[in-house]
Amino acid sequence: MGTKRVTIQDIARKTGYSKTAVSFAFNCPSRISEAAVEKILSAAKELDYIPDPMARNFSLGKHMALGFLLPQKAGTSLGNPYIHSVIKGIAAECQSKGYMLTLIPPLHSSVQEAVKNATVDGIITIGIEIDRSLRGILRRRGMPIVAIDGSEDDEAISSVSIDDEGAAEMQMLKVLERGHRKIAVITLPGDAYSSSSAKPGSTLEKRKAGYAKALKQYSMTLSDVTLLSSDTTIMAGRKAAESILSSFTPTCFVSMSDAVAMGIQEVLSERKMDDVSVIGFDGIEEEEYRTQYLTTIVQSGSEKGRVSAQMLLAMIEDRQSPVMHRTVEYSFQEGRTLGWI
Amino acid sequence: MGTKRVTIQDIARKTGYSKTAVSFAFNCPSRISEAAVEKILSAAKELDYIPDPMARNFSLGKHMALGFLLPQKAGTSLGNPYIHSVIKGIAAECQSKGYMLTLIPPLHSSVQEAVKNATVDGIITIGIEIDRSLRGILRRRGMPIVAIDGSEDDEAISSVSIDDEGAAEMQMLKVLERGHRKIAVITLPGDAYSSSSAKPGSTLEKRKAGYAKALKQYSMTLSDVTLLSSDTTIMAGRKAAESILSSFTPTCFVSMSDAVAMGIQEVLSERKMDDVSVIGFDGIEEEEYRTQYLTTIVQSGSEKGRVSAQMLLAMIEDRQSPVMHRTVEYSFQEGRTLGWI
DNA sequence: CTGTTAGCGCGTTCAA
DNA sequence: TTGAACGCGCTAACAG
Repeated sequence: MGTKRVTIQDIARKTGYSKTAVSFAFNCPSRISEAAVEKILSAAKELDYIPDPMARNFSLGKHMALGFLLPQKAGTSLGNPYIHSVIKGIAAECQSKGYMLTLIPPLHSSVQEAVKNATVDGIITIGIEIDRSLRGILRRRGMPIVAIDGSEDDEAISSVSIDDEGAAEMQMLKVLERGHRKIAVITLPGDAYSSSSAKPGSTLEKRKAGYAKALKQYSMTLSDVTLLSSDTTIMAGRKAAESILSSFTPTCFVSMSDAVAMGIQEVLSERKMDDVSVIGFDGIEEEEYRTQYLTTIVQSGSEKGRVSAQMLLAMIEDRQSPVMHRTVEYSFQEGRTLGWI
Repeated sequence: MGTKRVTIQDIARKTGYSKTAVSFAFNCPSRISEAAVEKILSAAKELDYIPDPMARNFSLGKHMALGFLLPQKAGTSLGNPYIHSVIKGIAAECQSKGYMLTLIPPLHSSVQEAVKNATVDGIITIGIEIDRSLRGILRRRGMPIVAIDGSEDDEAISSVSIDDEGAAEMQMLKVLERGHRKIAVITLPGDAYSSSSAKPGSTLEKRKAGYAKALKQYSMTLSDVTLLSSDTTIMAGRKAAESILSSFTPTCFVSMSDAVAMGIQEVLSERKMDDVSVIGFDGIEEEEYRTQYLTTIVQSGSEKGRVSAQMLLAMIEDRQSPVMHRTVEYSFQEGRTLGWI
């Protein structure tokens, strides 16, 4: 029952050696005699000694954990398959480097508070704008950060993204190539996963630029398509679809996220509108559910996760932090939801 | 640049008060004069002071984090939609209680090592057997644990599960009711998500008992169906399907997991064997991908997660740990993969 | 080379 | 309102 925790002191007392010797026996055996090491280790085993990881980390000034900042409330964030696959990538990298992965939900709805209290060595964000106040907190805590889908123009914060303009252009071209002209575009909200106004250089603006480029090749402009913004959940996608369909029937929905595309697809399916096409954006990983169903632009979430974790771990270990902006590949994935006119 | 972290000492020096006073100003303002509180807080703001959460936690002997032990390598665990929904439930509960959720991958392939080093206040496991050595580590660390899908007969470890026997009986009855008699059952591996031999009282055995009960009502026994065990991944499900189909063609596959059922469904779909039925087990949450597709027995993963997190938090806060075994509901979910004969 | 002493890190809290 | 001790492991500096 209430047996007190065994500490390094207990081992020291039991063996007659000092705390230092015990510590060395574990971390730097060559520093003391073999005989001493042996005695100490066997005593430790006998007493069932486990070094307290918190005390150890405190001493070393490390946590052995990366933090992933959930951009929305926990359920919503984790319900987003794109975010889910990002987490998979981060987790895989963490595992191989012996780190834990700590999911950080907003604390009392405040991301700032959450970051102030997070016991991690570094933070990965996704799709949120990192404002002055958050930057201040990170700086004061000396906490490195990598922003997935962050701005490539940011001079202070490293990012991992795709070529959003190119990817969006590809997406729209696929739609146009197949003859669609009555197009409804469901965009991301102003700030991808949180609420904020659209900024130049944002993912949203880059994608729009890509769409414009594609449309131009068909002598069209953004004003020839219907634009509607939506949160990135299946439910929000359903609402967006219903909203669009109440005023007109496009031949194709172009969505900036798969979650939304799923919601749209559900509505179309329920209304037996199988002739209306849908193309998504994000893609999901092999092991996920229902791989090949949705036609979409795949940006490997898990690769973004992996790459960002690698960058973050390098920043943590190297101490120096050259700000880098890396991109990962994207591709078109044929499914069953984008037809020809 | 290299401005050293601001500590409680700095505030004390700057204001002329003691560390103690500063600490009280933050945590227990009524202990000191209002004037002091005000001076201290304003000085703290001026110096941009953020209390170091690790030092704070170390002092308090808390972590403010729950740990979720990944039963397999990170990618595989997180790729399993059932596990994913469990994590969602845990995360939601953590968020509401101001805790973080730390995913703990096996360290150097060792769960024991991972648990030794985990900086969390308690641990939730899923589908793994908690052996003597692991119990020893948990005890020595004074770390409470809740085992999802753990044994209800365990006198030392609290668990959250469903009535596996009843659920399996329901699953098989649905199949039999619809006229299926040539049945292939794909079971869980011996230990749900790790490798170990089947034990009486295990999920596997309970489910088998449920199947037997259902079959008996149709004057059949387990030896009238084909049994094959498989890991709980989509890929393993594909392999299982191919293996079964190489020797005979059942009218229905009964799977103990949705991941496996998905793999089976993919193979059937590729081979245009649309007349062969599949029923899964686990179910997925609303916000997930492709909700209504697979016919399955739904055990709410997120509810298991929520309940287990609640139990764990109670154990952490109450200090006392009455071992409890709770069950959550299950239900049949009609999809499009279970036909009539 | 082996081992120890002493102090650190930082916020909390007991005794005064 | 405060000085000092505490939690626990790490490590610089030093002595034998």
